[in-house]
Amino acid sequence: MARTTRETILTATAELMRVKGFGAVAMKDVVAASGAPIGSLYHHFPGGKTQIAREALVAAGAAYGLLIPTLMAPHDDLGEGVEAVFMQAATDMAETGFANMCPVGSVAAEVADTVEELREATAAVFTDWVDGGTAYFASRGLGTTAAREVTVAIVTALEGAFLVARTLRDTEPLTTTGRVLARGYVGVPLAAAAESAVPRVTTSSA
Amino acid sequence: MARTTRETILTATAELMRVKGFGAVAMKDVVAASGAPIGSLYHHFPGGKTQIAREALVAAGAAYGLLIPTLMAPHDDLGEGVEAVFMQAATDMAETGFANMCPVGSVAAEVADTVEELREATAAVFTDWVDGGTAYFASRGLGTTAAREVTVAIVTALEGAFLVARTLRDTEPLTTTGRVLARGYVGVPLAAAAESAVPRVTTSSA
DNA sequence: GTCTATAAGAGGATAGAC
DNA sequence: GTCTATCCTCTTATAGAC
Repeated sequence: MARTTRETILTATAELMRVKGFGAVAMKDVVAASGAPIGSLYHHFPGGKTQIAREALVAAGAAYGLLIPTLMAPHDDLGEGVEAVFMQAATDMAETGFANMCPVGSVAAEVADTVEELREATAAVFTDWVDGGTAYFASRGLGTTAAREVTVAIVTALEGAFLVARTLRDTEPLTTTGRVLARGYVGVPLAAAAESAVPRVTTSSA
Repeated sequence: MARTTRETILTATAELMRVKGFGAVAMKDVVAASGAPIGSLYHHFPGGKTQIAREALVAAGAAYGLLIPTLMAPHDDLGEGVEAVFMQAATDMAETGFANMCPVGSVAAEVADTVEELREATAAVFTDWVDGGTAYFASRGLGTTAAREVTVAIVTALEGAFLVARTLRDTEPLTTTGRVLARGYVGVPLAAAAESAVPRVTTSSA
């Protein structure tokens, strides 16, 4: 894979963005990682760094969209399947030393309010993931509304759990989120709210 | 609030990071936003940009930790409370034009594999949120394990839903994730997996 | 403790030979 | 289509007067 110069540049950039995000990747890094000289980068991608990032995100996003259907396939209970998806994510993350798995989520967080072209690209990837998951769950008998809802929840919760797990270097956020998302908490009673239970603000007047 | 020069610098930096993240905020921006000259920044924070960001994140994180207990207080059913938290988040986000709400999550995504000092700072904030939420739910009658699990799930799902909502400029990820998280999906049956339902990879050979 | 001027380097992008 | 040399801007950080 990655035969042409173009493809080599894109896969090298996706890999760099997976680790360092968008802003922290320099064109110099792409030159070093891809082996292509700087002139070739601008020859193939006249839009510069932003265009390279955009195309790399779209290609990486398409590959990751297959993951949820693949992991759900062996299960015939939605709750079990959801939990299995998060468990697999936890295992993968621990095995790779809590490195980032996919560049889309972290780059999305970085560019949502700053680089409109890349916000649109990451938005398109999220939309494709939701549409693909919705079609998959619908094919397995869920109504369109339910299929879409569960897909949205899996995508958002997975992105958030990845972020917290990566930050804490701990799989608990993934395993726990998967379990809670599968089970839900409707009908669990809470005692009357106690004022004293609200934690105090720790002001940093150091 | 923010009387001293130190505090002015920290609040200005937190506000800048909320919008632009860490890397895209230049010291020049902090100078402009805080009114303090560059020399004062390095006088009060010898550790430079990273130290300023670290202290700003800790201070901002402490304030946001109060949000979950505050929003949960009126509810005596856990599922209802969870849904209310996400609904409130959706309302706030729409009212502010889908701007980022809190700098912690987006900066965490940016620095987790690159700036160890800030990874530790964001990890400490997440840990405080979970500990605070666990104590709160325990005070409302949940067992310690259940209290911790539901807090972890709320924090991770909320961060992920914020990210996707901000990227799509749409509240659906927040409202839907809240609803699904509250309800859960255990026991929902799935039909046999159909191979054809797996979406194809869209290669960007444009 | 406040502020200005400047150093030293890294950033993205381009021109133009081959 | 490949590759090198270079431009100009912007970055963080420091020195040192006040």
